Amino acid sequence: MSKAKRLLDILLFVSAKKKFTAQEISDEFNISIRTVHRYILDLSDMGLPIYAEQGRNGGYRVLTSRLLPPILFTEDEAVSIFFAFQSLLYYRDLPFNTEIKSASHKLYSSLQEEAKRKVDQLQSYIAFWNPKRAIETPLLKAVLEVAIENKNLHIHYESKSGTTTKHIHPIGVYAHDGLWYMPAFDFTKQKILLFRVDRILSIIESEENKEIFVNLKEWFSSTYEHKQPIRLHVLLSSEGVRQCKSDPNLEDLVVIKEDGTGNIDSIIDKGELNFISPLFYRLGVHAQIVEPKELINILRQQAKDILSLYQEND
Amino acid sequence: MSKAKRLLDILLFVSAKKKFTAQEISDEFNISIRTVHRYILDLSDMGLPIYAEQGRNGGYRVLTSRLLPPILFTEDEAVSIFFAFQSLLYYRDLPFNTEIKSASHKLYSSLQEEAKRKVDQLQSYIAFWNPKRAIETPLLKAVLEVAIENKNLHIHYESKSGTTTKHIHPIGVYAHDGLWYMPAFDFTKQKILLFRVDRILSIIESEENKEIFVNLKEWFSSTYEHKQPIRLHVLLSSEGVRQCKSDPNLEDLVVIKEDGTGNIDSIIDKGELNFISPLFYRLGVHAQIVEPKELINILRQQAKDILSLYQEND
DNA sequence: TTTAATCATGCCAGTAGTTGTCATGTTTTT
DNA sequence: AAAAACATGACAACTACTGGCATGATTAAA
Repeated sequence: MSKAKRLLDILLFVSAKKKFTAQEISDEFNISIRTVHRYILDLSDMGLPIYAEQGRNGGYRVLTSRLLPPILFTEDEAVSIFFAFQSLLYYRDLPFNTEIKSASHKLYSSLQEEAKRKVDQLQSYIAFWNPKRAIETPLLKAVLEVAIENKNLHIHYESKSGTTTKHIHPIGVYAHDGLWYMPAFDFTKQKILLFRVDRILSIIESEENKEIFVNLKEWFSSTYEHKQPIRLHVLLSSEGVRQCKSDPNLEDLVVIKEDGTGNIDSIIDKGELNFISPLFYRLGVHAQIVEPKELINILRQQAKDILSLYQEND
Repeated sequence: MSKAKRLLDILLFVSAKKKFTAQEISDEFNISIRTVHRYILDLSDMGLPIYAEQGRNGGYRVLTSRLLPPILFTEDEAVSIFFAFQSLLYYRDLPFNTEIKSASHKLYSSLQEEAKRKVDQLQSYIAFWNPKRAIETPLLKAVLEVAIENKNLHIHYESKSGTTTKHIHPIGVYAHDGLWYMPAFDFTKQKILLFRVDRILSIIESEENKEIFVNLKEWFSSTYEHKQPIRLHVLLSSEGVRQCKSDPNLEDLVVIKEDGTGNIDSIIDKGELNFISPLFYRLGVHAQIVEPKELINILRQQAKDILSLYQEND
């Protein structure tokens, strides 16, 4: 076997093992101890952060976490990785910030000048715009780790009504519109609630969980099932059509007529009403709601509140 | 110089050159032609897609695009790259889809079983939720490339008023809320307009541009300057405070008093009024607008429209 | 058709690199 | 003091690499 291949095998072996003696490597790979010492010198020259502890019970230690075998990326693949990193730039906190930085640095420094310029250019021609939050989410990584380890948590949480303590089992973590959310099973209320990770003040890890809960994907799909189906029937002007087409909740429901106007006639969940009512408020005369009455009442009540609030300012 | 290092140099040299003869390499690196042939055999064995063209004017050709020197990633760095890729999953179209897939595959296949499980787990515990659009954006990559090459474009665009033809210079491309947008200088209107990339029906590349326009970052910041400053003064209940704190446009403006209530008193751009009015509509009695009158009028007018639209349904 | 420019492959001897063994030190723990 | 580990040097045996030469095959140009 060639020296290069053997060195690679040893590199992977020792970076996984972290602590070892020359004798162990000698036995594992059937090479003399003298050669092991020579090899370790080579690895160290190649940049592997390895150091020796002298004396009895001594040995070698490797500092980095486990290494992958060397990978040959094409320039385009490297650019695509930078592109992906770019999409994360607009989050204030991320679970893998330090790793992203070091991976980024390794990639960038092995690019040729020309490719470096390409990457720099990419970053000035493309952006992932998110409202960049000033809100800190310091517990994000901790919470994600607990979720992956399937453990339960006691948290201090800042809710509408003040600070409360909760005993929960996290389902997962997701980002939406620049904020991090965590659906979790609340043992007191015996159901899954949605928490904002930045509002978690402190966590105490508790016991590991034996029960099996839904995972994040299942939770997503179940959340979007219709629990209280209700008929939504709306007539739209052509401007109303255009705006509804830009709304993720409604775009698939709009039926367009030949003259450009359109309508929505579909079954939606009652819980969505509060979510879509601001849109119909904004649309005003461009959307004539036929059903449900509940939605009309929400709009009317809100309109009355506004008018009474501002009538004396006239 | 060791064989491994020389092979690596040659690998980088030929993957950049794409077509070459054994003689060229022999001259470049001062090695015999016989050895060049042996080296190329080695590179081919290592998986480099290289093939020979026989006969006079023949030579070697390399198929992949330019390669980077081999990179040693730690397991955590690899995980962070997968994490970044995860954040792109919710876009229907991306400029680097094929490269992302191949990079992903290279990384995944060199992970150990344990790390593979970790990556799989990560994907079931974390998500970047975006309204997953059904809207195709087939011209995204083409448009981005034109922007990077600093060229002008003629486009067919589907706007409010129907299909139009425009002569533009793209500034850049950005994603927001699952859709792709392109600010571009419109030569007819002599100003920068914002286009939705999915509404571009076709493009014709035209001449390269000599003039220098703003870049994407500059455009972003200039767009958020105050062009028509106006005073926004609002009194908030504690619930009003809570909700404003969740709005990216307002969170930094809210001043909280000791009793939990608060207020906003700040200078904003007049153009933002239409954007923030739905929030104050939703807040209803939790937000008492003191200034500007324009905002109050928007709210009152809208409320009246709604009431008159639905009064007969009572 | 011939010739020149290529790749492809085998052989061999000389050179360069790698390995194992032995020897000698040093450091640290028992 | 002994044992267990790293550290390093010398040297001979072994292995791998290299260049040169020869031969063949394929293709394009003269």
